[in-house]
Amino acid sequence: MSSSSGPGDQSRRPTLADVAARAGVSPGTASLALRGAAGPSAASVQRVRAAAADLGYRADRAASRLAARRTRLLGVVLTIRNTFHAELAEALQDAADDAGYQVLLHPATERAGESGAVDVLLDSRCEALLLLGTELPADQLTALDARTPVVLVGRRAPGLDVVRVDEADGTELAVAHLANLGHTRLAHVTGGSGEVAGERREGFLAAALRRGIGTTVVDGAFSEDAGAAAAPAVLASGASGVLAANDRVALGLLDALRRTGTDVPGALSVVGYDDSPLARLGHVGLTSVGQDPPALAAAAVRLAVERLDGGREQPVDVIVEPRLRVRATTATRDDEERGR
Amino acid sequence: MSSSSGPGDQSRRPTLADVAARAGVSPGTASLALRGAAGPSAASVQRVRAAAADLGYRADRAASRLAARRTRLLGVVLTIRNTFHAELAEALQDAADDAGYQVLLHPATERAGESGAVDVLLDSRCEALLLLGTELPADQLTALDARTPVVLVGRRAPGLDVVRVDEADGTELAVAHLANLGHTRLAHVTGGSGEVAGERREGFLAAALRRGIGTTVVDGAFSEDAGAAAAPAVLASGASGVLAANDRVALGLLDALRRTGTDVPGALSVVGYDDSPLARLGHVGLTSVGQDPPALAAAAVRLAVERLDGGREQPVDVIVEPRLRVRATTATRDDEERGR
DNA sequence: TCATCTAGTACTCGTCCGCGC
DNA sequence: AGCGCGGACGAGTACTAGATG
Repeated sequence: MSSSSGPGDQSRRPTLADVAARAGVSPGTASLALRGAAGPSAASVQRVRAAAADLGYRADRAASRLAARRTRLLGVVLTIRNTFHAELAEALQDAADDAGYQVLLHPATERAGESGAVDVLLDSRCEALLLLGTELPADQLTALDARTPVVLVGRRAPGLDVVRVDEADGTELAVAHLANLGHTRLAHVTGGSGEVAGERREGFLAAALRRGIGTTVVDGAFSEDAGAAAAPAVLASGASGVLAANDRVALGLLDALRRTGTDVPGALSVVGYDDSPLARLGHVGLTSVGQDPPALAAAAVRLAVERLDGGREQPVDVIVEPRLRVRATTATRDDEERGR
Repeated sequence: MSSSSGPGDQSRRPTLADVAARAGVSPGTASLALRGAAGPSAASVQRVRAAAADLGYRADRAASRLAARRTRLLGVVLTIRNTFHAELAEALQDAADDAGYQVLLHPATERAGESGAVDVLLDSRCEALLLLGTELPADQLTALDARTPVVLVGRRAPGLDVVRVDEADGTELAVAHLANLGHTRLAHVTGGSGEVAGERREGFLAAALRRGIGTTVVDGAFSEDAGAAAAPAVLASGASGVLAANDRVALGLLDALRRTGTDVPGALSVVGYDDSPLARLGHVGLTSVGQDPPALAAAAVRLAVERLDGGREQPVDVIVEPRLRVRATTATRDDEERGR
């Protein structure tokens, strides 16, 4: 371990002034040279760069932002245990980087909640806030947006910038996939009576109707148990393909089907929803409708930057296309009549 | 949306000077009052607080840290998709808060890697670095530690502060649990030939030996498929309890057992390892040995603070006790002879 | 005279410190 | 001693004026 002389041990950290002195230029020139900005001659840039390298100099980001009078910081509030948020966060990092911004992540914790995270981000002078799946009340969001641009990801709110995936597009994708595989009778296990579950059910029915596909809807809930409980009804429906309201429902369903000896995907194709890590498990290999984190992230950053640099005032609602991850639980319909 | 006048819209953001002027005190006094530091009279504190509230003033964290000559920032590098890291991060936030520090999270992304994250954290003048499951080479870690205190979580490196869970303790916990349930013959499905897998195997054997419990070791790998492949050997061993090398192995094993109609936990108790979200799935309910994120986080923060504020120089290796999450896959041994 | 380059100063926003009352 | 003020300071960036060719 080092024998440092105290917390931070900044006593010996080189500053811009040290670099400038060593290169024989003024701090202002050194600053420009290190940032690659126009002004300094090639010779100066050379000497400054060399001096910085010799000293191991790295600019203090906080000081830079303070002096620059803007931070180019995008604050992101996320539920960090949520793997979808995690993927989004990673994609946001890249998207922000491409736009010349940096991301500041702050999890909504049990203790401080979402508003605690927002406070930290605001106190860090983030120029915009990207809220992932926020549960903050609409009036708070509106008030927030009046001070600092807010972009919502995965949740709607009137008058605010939103990036999301349309449920109708997702169910359409799933039904189209099953239809292309030759299935002419489909079942849907719902996720209950909530808003999202309702949109998925309606989307499923509409997509099937457009194709003249016969449907059976089995009421359920967003849980494995509900999926398992729905198995008999699904089997009795005569459908050769099922869309589950989400991956958990699909997993419960698969589990129950396995117990009854139903061949998946031979006798029955199963599609999940959310493309959660569960779907990707080797022994599961669930075909699932998922969101597209890089696309969502790119759109979210774009909206924020438009407001910051482009001066846009009107809220925008961006709908990103979902994507279907085809894995092992779907296959072409067996030509044989399913005998059971 | 707001009709702000530009990026950041800092034109109208109140500063400490505004608060001080409104309260009729100097900025220095206002600063002390807002921080609750000793000095100002009760009356001054009142007026300053009121002025700050009126103006909606919130201190600029970056400016505060710059002026304070220390940041009290702990940098955390994590793999954000890793749910275990996510839990740790959340626990670290709380632990740091309790110690009067703030956490700055930065994911190791595909693009910039771990060292990119370290650079950002260092440029933000973090006073210590907490690396979760780092894969950085030992010499880089040592070099880093010479400038800024480094605490490793979940990975050992000579000469550095480390916080981790001992594999022997974890396997002991699992075997003790099964022994207490009356099991006298146990099987272990290994995770292959790696270091961690080896430690778990040895730990299992030692714990069983101490209790005079008969053992069977089935070679495997850290995958669902390996778990499924091990099922026949486990059944043939006559064991009434199994410890899988990790949850994925346990899941594959459970899957295969279900197909053979083996009753879990009636005929066979199964214990996993890692207490991953998989284990917690409703329809799985896997008993599993897990790490204790809050305990690891508390220890990691403690080590960092000891070096920063306590001046500790010698590296410390902290071993945190694992915890066993008992769920639905373990039960007392059936008194009947298992007939099959 | 006009680019090009550079130095110098003002400024960002708080905190620390010495000094007076 | 308790309280409060003014100013230096931290590490950079922006801007202006001037020097150079």
